[in-house]
Amino acid sequence: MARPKAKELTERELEIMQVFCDHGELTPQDVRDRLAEAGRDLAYTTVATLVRILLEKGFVRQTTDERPFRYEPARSFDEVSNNLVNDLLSRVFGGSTEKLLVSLLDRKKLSKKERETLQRILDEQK
Amino acid sequence: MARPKAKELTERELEIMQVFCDHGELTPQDVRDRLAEAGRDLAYTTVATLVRILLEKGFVRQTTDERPFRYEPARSFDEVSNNLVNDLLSRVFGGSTEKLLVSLLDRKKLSKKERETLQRILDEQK
DNA sequence: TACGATTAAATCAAATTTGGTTATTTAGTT
DNA sequence: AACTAAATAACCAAATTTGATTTAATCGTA
Repeated sequence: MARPKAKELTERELEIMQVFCDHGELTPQDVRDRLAEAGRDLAYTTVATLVRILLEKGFVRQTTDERPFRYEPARSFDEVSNNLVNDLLSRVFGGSTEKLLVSLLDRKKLSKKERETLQRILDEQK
Repeated sequence: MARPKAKELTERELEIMQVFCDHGELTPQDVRDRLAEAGRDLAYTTVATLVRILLEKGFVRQTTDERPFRYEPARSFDEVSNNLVNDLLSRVFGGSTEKLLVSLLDRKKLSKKERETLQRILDEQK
């Protein structure tokens, strides 16, 4: 029986997507360098392959037809992260945002800044 | 080059762990039946294998030496879900709870009940 | 201008381990 | 012996990685 394809970005795909979201338009070589700086030392061909996969999945778009090809994000980081959060919500919390929120708030004392941020958002929703 | 091992419970492992957390002590056949009720119809051997994997990883413990073997959770659902949330936090939000909170709260208007729950927890942290 | 050499980048093919699944074999019980 | 449950072996696709090969671009020379 075949193993199901990941519904969301895999770990390595996400790392590369984050580089694009942080920097905008990049060549695969640029991406490779950024990853290396962040401690993930991959061969150029590895990165180029993963960028192509992201292209095929519609997460990045190609901006030039000349070499070196350049790519930029086709989806915002918000969209990407929201999908991943949704995935967690459905798998772990049965879709309940409240359960996740309670889980977050119950396990660690929030910093003053965090409490203020949360309070502000709560106030905005009244 | 090898495909890396999942850092946390895989999707199928999590489903089975959730059955144990919901019901307590179970045989693999029990688990299979519960999963089938929930729409995941797997062969007995599939479920038994995954239960064994959970045992080896320390998520369940065996409670009997006679057949049919019975198992119960060795970790709470809170612990399991916290690990998965931590994984998401580090992969997607650089470890920042605040970023996840903002992401959650920005995308959907909370119900009155949800706001009250959050407000209460906030107040308890002052 | 044309052609060959060189270099950089893209593409392709393959290797390896994992996750998911299940039939088959083994072991235990009646 | 028959039946049930556990353990094992095997299959398949996915994820990750990268070297080999191909392609494209550029440069130097005639």
